[in-house]
Amino acid sequence: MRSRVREAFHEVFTQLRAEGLDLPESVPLVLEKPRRAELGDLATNVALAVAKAVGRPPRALAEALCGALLALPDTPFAAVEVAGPGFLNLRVKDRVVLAVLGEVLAQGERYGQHPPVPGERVLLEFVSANPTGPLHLAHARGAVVGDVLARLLRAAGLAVETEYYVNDLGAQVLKLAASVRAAHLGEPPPEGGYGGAYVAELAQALRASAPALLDGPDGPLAERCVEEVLGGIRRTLDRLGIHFARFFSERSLGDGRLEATLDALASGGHLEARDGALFFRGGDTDKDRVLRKSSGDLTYFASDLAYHRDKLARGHTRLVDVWGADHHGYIPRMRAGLEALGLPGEAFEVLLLQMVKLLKDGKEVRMGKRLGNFITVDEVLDEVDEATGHPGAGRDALRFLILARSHESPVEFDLAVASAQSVENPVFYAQMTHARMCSILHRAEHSEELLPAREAGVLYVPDAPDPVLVEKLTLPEERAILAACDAFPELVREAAEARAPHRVAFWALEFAQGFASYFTRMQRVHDAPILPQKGVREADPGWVRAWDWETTRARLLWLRAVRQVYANALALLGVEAPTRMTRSAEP
RNA sequence: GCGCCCGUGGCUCAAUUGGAUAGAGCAUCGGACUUCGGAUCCGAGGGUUGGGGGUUCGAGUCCCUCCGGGCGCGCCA
Repeated sequence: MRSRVREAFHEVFTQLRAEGLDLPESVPLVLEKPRRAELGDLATNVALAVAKAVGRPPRALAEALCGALLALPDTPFAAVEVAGPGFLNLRVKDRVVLAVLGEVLAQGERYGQHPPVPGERVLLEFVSANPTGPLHLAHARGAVVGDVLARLLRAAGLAVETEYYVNDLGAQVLKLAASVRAAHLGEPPPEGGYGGAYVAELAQALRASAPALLDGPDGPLAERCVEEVLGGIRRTLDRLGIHFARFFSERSLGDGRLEATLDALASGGHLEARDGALFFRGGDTDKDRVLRKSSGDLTYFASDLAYHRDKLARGHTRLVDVWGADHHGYIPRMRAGLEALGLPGEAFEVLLLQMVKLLKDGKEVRMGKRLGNFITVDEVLDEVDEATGHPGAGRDALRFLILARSHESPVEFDLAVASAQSVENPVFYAQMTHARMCSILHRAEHSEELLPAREAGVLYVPDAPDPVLVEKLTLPEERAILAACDAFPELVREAAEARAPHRVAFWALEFAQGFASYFTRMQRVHDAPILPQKGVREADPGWVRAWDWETTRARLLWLRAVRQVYANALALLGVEAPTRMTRSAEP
């Protein structure tokens, strides 16, 4: 529908240009849903947006557009009205709205995906948690937001690669090795070391598999520890449904790329030796930062800069990083560094994530590095899986509840809500909606009581829309839900551009709610259930002949399309779209 | 002290990047239903978008200022 409407506008734009109207080259045509359904199917503010450039009052411009749109030889509009200061309310012809059905069914799982955008190559880096311990809840947010952003950008047609940057170098990693060694010897962890249960487990595992490492030098032990911890992290990510294209080793930059980065900065005059250390000159944008400590070790900033330089050298045109909000001060530093290297600093962008709080039994579980009581992602997943009795429930709950918030807003993860098998739980509600859709289609195709109708050949789900059936879809609710389906591809593109994965979750919830509402109205208000129900069948022995099967087939077709779009949205969120909900044991 | 982010009905959050009368969900109140998947559906009340000033046809959104909160400002990562 929207593509047809856009076409019509562009025809009118060229027409008006030919008549001498000074319209800009590209006109921003924003199509939105009108506040109230009675106003029409779509609304736009183009007249207001371009009035200044054209040099005509918005209202007059809107009138001109209105007339021209309706006068088009094959106009898709049934009505166009000017409202307020110059808004256009558009009512689209039935057949154009209903064409959405055909588009959805023809494209199936690809509905909502955009054609490739040439030129852009995105490198999305996220999680990148130090391989010194298991992932905890704060990491999960970055993991989920990053993963869905990757799916979104791909759906929007961008080439995306995902990377996890592994800090397998430096003091932290050596501390891990020292901590494991201490645990092996039954000693307390060293100053600033790690003391979680996983350290003891790691020590024990190594005792069995590679005892020589525990008594050997730090280097090989550290390497092995990182390998083991990273293995655990990858298993956790796997449980979350997240798979990286690459785990990029910080240490691998030691093959010359690190030194080359420093040389490039030096030859550009951006370095300064002072107090036995090597500083990067921040210039106007940032204060001076240390690259090489007086101890001779390189800082994290040095290798991170080399890493980001490498990303660009590999041909990526856009670098998107997902960071915790506490790292925001780091952004100007990185950008200044890239620019000093002669690289485009504006290619680098960062999504900052706010905190995640964990609620257990209604109380906040305080977590902190100093407290050493981080709840791991695995523990959260286990708890929800166990409480619900469904493996995978934890993954879906964690993903959905994280995505049901803007990333720049703090989120609370309530174990009770996440585990609830009721509509109080947004995840459950979202998934049950899909199961309901499936259930009706399943009843139509398999239920015992409708067998006579199927045998008579009147009850089946058509494969493709045909004009006779489509005419049967006359309820405003059916039209409104199709309009929501029609908006989905644009939602994908806008959410991708805004780097706002949460919009997909909001869209899904609103869609689910609209479906529940309209669905109930179809039976209660319109007295128009899709399938003949018990009362009808019992009251009239000839119900198979009396029932309006064309309308039923039309609605089943409609439902198939609606379910397809909804399933595509859930797929984008990485949440399962179950065909049925297994009842829990409660009475 | 300097810098960044945030402040939206009682609560939790949106708001298509400057567009119409700021929207949902909980909660409260009223009504309907109790058969296609689970307390569902319809409606009502509730707001000076922290305060003030400015920019323009138009501001929750941009600028200034004050108040309140979070974070950062290390030869840590």
